[in-house]
Formats: sequence, structure tokens, C-alpha cells
Amino acid sequence: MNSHDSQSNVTLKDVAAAAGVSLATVDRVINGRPGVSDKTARKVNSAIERLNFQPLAAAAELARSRPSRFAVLLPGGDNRFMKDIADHIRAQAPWFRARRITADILETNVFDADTLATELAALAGRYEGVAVVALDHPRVRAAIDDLVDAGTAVVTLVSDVPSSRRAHYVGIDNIAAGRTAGSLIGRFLGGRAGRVGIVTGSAALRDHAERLFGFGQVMAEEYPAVTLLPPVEGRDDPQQNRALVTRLLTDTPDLVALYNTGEGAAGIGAALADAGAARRILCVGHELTPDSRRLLLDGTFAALVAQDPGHEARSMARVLRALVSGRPIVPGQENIRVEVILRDNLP
Amino acid sequence: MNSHDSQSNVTLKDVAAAAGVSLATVDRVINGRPGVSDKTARKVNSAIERLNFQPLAAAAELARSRPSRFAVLLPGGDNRFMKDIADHIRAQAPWFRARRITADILETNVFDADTLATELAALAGRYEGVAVVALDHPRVRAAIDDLVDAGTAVVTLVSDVPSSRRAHYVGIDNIAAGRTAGSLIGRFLGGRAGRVGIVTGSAALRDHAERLFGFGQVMAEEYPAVTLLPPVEGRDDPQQNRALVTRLLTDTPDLVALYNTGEGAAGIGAALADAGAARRILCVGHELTPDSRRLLLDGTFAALVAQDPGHEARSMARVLRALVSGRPIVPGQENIRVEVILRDNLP
DNA sequence: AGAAATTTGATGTGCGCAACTCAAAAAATG
DNA sequence: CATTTTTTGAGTTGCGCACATCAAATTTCT
Repeated sequence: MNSHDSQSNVTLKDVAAAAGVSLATVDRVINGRPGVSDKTARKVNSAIERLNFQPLAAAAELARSRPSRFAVLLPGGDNRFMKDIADHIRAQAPWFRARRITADILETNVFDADTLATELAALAGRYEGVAVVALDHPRVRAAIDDLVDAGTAVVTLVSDVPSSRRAHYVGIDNIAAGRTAGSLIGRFLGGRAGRVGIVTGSAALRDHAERLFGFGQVMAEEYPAVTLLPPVEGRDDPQQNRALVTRLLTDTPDLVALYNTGEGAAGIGAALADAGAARRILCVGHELTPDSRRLLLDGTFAALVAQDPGHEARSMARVLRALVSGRPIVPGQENIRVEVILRDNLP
Repeated sequence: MNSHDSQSNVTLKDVAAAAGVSLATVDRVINGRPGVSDKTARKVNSAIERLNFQPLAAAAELARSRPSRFAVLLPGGDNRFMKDIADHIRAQAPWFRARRITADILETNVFDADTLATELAALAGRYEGVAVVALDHPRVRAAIDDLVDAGTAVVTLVSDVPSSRRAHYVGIDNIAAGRTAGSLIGRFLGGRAGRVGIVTGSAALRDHAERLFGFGQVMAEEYPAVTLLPPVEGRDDPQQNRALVTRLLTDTPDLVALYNTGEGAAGIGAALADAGAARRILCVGHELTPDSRRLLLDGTFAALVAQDPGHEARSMARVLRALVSGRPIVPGQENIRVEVILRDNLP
């Protein structure tokens, strides 16, 4: 059984012959160059479909000698997950090279809307494709739309701006991620009642807010026996998280679980260790980092809800390339999974 | 910050100039053609490294006009997961086409060692790359090694034959998968004592056996309060599974959980529904299929441990291509994850 | 009708490499 | 030394496409 009947090697020449036109005309149709009548364009397109013509990617890349330029706008600072993404993007250098793509990684303060919007505006005309970890703010949305209007392919990364006209979002469904964390905590508690503490980075970040929303949803629906404490904001900083969790532990005698929507797991681990409560309090957090891996292995964290930064880096590259060079996006390959990581399936 | 300093467009010509030899000699070294002295080869290789030369994939593919032929040997029958893999491979047709690769999907009875070994032997010389869902049996191992000796790149798919000389294994760590299922059941039980029933496809299959091993390991180490019943074999058949689970339910009053190492989830769901025990017995199974998805959504199954057939199909293709054309394998991209799927993070 | 604008054809060049041939140079051999 | 063998150089060709250019044919406008 052959998986595809016509391994046909259909070339542009064949299309031209089948359509009864010249190579130049086929080229004009395919590459959207001006000066082709509708009738002829239809003839060509029908021939393309009839012959199932698919351009040989290698030849197209080779011929298109002008490289594509991509920019990736990431948050500065010491966020480990973002550093992982940056590393994975850099690790793709050979992939980019082979496809004649240059990728610049730019760091900025994505938490300030004005700064981010200004940075985005500065990219217009200098890049064919832009990926950005975006703050969901009207000014940022406007900057994204301006870029799109200028003909730049824009994708959001990790944190989305759904109301903008970005072509694609590369990242997980954070509501589903929050729900997943909720289900894990609910089931792991096995019917025990008590209070659950929530440590978040900042409620102003869309991804964190969505996780909180999904988490609260599940807990209210499915586990009414547990009470959620109001979220405390630690800005993903281990020091702050440590102080916050220490306070939670002393103030809440019936604390049974902790949910951390962001980073800074080390601070939570430290606070729990200080209080000698490390394996008594059920902890679930997000993202796999050296810290969270350690805490998962020693039993402090029961589970992590994670997204694969390598997958996201590669997906971003593929999607941008597809958008810029007008080729199809393989559906399914670009869906980033909400992963559940236990000690036993640690990658 | 540019992610790679030398977007250098180093070509073969540059390498030749730097090494002080001709293009033909560089070509001989790179493509392993005979007639080059060691000294010259060293000069060329050092120039390649010094300039960080990386061949432009597009040009290489374009020039190598002879297509590569791959074969994928899958089990026949009505295994849903295998059908999914086959579908995902077929869905890659454009990817193959663009890279001048033909991929034949062959079905066979992989459960019979002689049949499988004969099939494998028949592929020698006809394909550059072979992927096979392999039974771990001495005759199969010998057949794989013969293929490798004949110069064919061989990868195992889903189920490995570690003792063979296959170049790569595309699939999950099934011991880790079994451990993950064990941890999920253990934690979800939340300290409750009782008996756990195990339904397996066949203990003769390496992947199922490894899952059982990992599962038993975790349960013995971490959850001594629960007792494992001896595994019953249903051959992944819903009808058999239904009968087996019905018997388990009547024979075991203190049954608290069920672990299904393979397919046929529908049979388990039916038996539980018959007995009105659907949400009382904790169920964990493997692989995401329409049946298991439904049972996860209606709460019969608490979680699934899964592998992504799309990822495996794509990984297989990339690995085979890398092996056949001597290009590097991106580490990390080819590690298939052991996924945990709850109702909330269902893709 | 003629002039202008639009549409199409014909043809060429080059992308970087693989694969090949043939001859020249260098090294090893008798 | 001459002769064989090995090694190297210098080319050519073609892969399929993108991107030009210029001329010819056709349509549209005045």
C-alpha cells in the first residue's frame, strides 16, 4: 500500500503545459505578481489542482536568495522559562540557516505597555516576521495591528492578545492549564477538606489570570469541600514567594494545598522546608525548571503543569515561515499541549 | 542581540578556498567518495569546522534527484492507535514529497516473529530507511541486524528491540509510562486500601510488559496499602475486556481501581456501566482514542497515559531522513513524551 | 480608426550542491 | 629510470524554482 498514489514530480513546466500557458504566466499566478487576467488565473489554478502540483520546497528556498528576517521579542529579566525559550530558539540556528532565515532575539520589558508598543513599532519594515510575548493591553494591540497592516507576519508567543489581528498564537490554553492544576489538586486531596493557597505572579498577566480562572472554575464545580484563599502576588520572585508562603502557613492552620500559577517555585519549597511542612502540603505549580524539577523529585511538588519551550520555539519558527512564504500550516503539529509532569514521567 | 553571529552563507567554494583544494576534493571528502589522502581530508575537515560550514539543505535536496524510499511496517488488524499513526504518516505526504521521499506503509502481523522477520528480510535493498513496530524476539532482532548490515537505516517504532542494532527508537519509555499510571492511581486513591485490577493486551508484548513492570514497581514502593490482582489478558479486544472486567467486579468486592495497559477501553467502560460501578472504580488507561476520550469525558476514566501518534509519525520521518542523508538529529525534538491526559487538558 | 494599456510569451540567469568525466599532477612501485 | 597507481584539479550538467527583461499579442480606451 503506497501512502500517496502520485509521487508525481509535477513541476511548474507540467502545470504550464496543462494550463496551456507559459511558465511566466504560471509564475505570475503562483507568486501573486500583477498582470494576469482572471480567466487565465483560473485556468492555471485549476491545472494546479488537477495535477496536484506542490512546489518542491528545496528548489523554492534555493531560488529565493533573499533571506527572511524574523524578530522574537522576549521579556528581559531572569525568568527561567523565557531563557529556556531563547535557548531553544538559538539552538535552531542551523534550521534557520538552512532556510535562509535570520532570527534576532530582542529583549524588552514586556510588562510595560508603552515600552512594548514602542519596541513593536520600531520593528516595522525591518522584519518579515515577528513573534512577541505580549501583554494584553490596548496600546500593545494597536501596535500589533499596525505591524500587521505594514505587511509583517505577527504571532503571539506564550501569552496571547486575542483581540489583535495577529495571525497565530503559539502557546497553551491557559484556562485549560488552570483547570488541569485544579483537577490534580482536587483529586490528589481525595475528598479531604481544607483551604488552598494560591501564589500568582501577577494578576495583570493574561496567562496567569486565565490559569486562576480555570483553577477557580474547577474547584468551585467539582470540589466544594475545599476553600480557596485569595491569591497572593509574588511577581514570580522566589524571595517574595517565600515570605508569602511562610505567612500563609502560619495564618492558615487548615491549609492543605498550594497552587503556584507561575515561577519562583524555589521560594515555595524553601518556605515549606522552613516550616517542616514539605510533604504535608500538596503543591502543584507550572513549568519545568531546574528548581521545580528538584522539588518534584524530592516530593515537595506533587505535579507540574507545563508547556514545552522547545516545542514552542520550533512551532513559532515553523508558523512564521509558513506565514511569510505562504505555505500551509500543518494542523495538529502546532497545537501546544498542556502537559502534566509527575516525578515518573519527567523528561 | 543576534542569535547567531555568522549567518555566514559559507559555501562549498569558500571551504575549498580555505582548505587550498578544489571543489571536487571537498565534494569527495564530504560525500565519502574514494581517492583522497588522509592529509587532504584533514585539511578539508578542519576548514569545514573553522568556517562552520553547514550545507544548505535546500540545495542538497535539489541536487540529489534520486528520491529516498522509506517503508513503515505496522501491525494490521483494527488497532486504533496504529491506524492513527498510519493516518498521521499519510498526512505527511506533502512533507515527503517536498523532500523527494517516498513512504510505503506496509501492514503485517507483527505478533508473529517468523512472519515479521520474513517481511523485514524482503525489504532489503528496496528501501533506504525502514521503520518497524517490532516484536522483541530473537528472529526479529536478527532480521533487523541483517537489514542494518545491508546498509538500511532501521528505526523501531512504538515498541523497541533494544538488543538489535537499530539506529533509533521512536516511542515512549514504557516503564516510565507504567510508573506514571501507578502514581496516578496511587495518589487518586488518596490512601484508600483495596485491590487493583489489571487488564493487559498481552504479556508477550514488550511495551505492555514494561508498563506492567513500572506500574508494579511504583505500587509496591509507594502504595503498600493496595494489593495488585494478577493481570488478565484481553488482547486489546473490547469484547474480551468486557467479560474479564465483569468477572473481576463480581469476584472482587474490595476492587477500588482498574489499570488497562492497552486498548479496548470501550469494553471496560461497558462492563463498569453494566455493574453500575462507573464512577466508583478508579480507572486509568493508555492512549487517546475516540472511545477513551468519551470515557474520560464522562468520568469513567480518571486519566489516560498517552503518547502522541502525530509526534511519533513526524519524529520517525525526521529521524529516518537524518539517518539516510547523514544530517544531524536535533536532540530533544525526538524525545517522545509520556503524556498525562485528564478531562481538562484533553487536546 | 489609432493610441494606450493590459496581458501573455519567450528567454535568461542564478541559487548551492551532487554527481560525473577527463586530464594533469604527485606519489608509490618495479 | 620508466611505469603504474593514487591523488588532485578543472570542468560540466542539472535539480526546480524565483525573479528579471523585453518583445509580442491582445484588449480597452479615445
